[in-house]
Amino acid sequence: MRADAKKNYDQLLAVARAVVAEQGADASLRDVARRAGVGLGTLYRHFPTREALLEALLRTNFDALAQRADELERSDDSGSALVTWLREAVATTHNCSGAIALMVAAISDEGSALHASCVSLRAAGTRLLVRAQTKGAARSDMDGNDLFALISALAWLADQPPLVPRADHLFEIISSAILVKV
Amino acid sequence: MRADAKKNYDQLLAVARAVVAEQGADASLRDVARRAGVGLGTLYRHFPTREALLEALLRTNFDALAQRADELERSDDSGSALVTWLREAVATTHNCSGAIALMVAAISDEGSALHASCVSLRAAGTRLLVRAQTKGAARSDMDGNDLFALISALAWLADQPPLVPRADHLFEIISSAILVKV
DNA sequence: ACCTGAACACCGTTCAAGT
DNA sequence: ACCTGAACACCGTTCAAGT
Repeated sequence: MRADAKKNYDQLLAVARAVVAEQGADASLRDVARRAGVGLGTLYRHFPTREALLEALLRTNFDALAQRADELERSDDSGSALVTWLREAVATTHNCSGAIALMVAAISDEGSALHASCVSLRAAGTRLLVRAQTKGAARSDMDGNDLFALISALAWLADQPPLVPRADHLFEIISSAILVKV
Repeated sequence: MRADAKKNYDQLLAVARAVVAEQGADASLRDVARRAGVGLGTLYRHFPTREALLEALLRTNFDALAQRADELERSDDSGSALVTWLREAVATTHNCSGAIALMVAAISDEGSALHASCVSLRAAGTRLLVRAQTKGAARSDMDGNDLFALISALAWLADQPPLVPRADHLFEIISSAILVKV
């Protein structure tokens, strides 16, 4: 990558991080380019889709979550390891307001720039879920897809301003459903 | 209302019902006016906000849900009455794709045209929940707001195409959390 | 009273023209 | 190679002008 191109790329990413934190995942891309002092076409070549931009912004977080799952997989209590990871996954996913709907769409769209991240998120959760199920700590009638769906539902809830005060409590209710054996 | 005004109103409502069913709650209002053969300003005067239009479209459904709660309140099994109503509430709310986020926003916004409908939905659910709690069929650590949030989460899940096949199963998981006693 | 549609200020996306 | 910004086709919302 040419030096000027790299500079634009970095600048776009930094500005996008701020704008998305401010306005959510559906922020104006025009606004991002404007604030970055870059032509609109430049943004589109570096990030051909909104998903590509979000993927670049969120990759670090996804990687951290996968690594966190590895650590937690070695803990004694498989049930609370699962719930702990779940809580962190919801928090991470929630941190970019509005991104969760795109992520859900991406899991069944191999062409999406977010696809790989979603698959690895689901895989990390599946590992912890299966272990908890094997040890009898989690209900046996669900799989990684269900877990991914419940994470997305909780992240969505935490994204709705009127529900924010109840988000923790709703997490308790739903996670209790996972831990209860069938 | 003048006869021509009433005709426009009815025509707008009929077209909006079709367009919203097709494109979801964020459908183009311009498109609605166009297809209704009516000026854009006419749509805006009859329905000053998107919420007002949706409210007109959904009022019947909300009324039916409230009435259904009355019926179910007289059934023997307070727990399954609650779950049955919950299932119907999710289905009703889901039927207008994308409306659920607006409804959640409306519950804490008295100025919204959807506010009253949301409050009555919550009230209907609360009646069934409290009865089930009194009889020991539902967990005691939640209230009508939590129930409303869970309905909205389930409706949101059912709105995401990749999750549709799992929607029923996710309903079972979450409703089991409500019925389990604490 | 009621209706219309132009006007304004925004989008996302593409692509010819520049350096 | 890379960048720019005009161009196109859309929005939501308002409001002067018409009947």
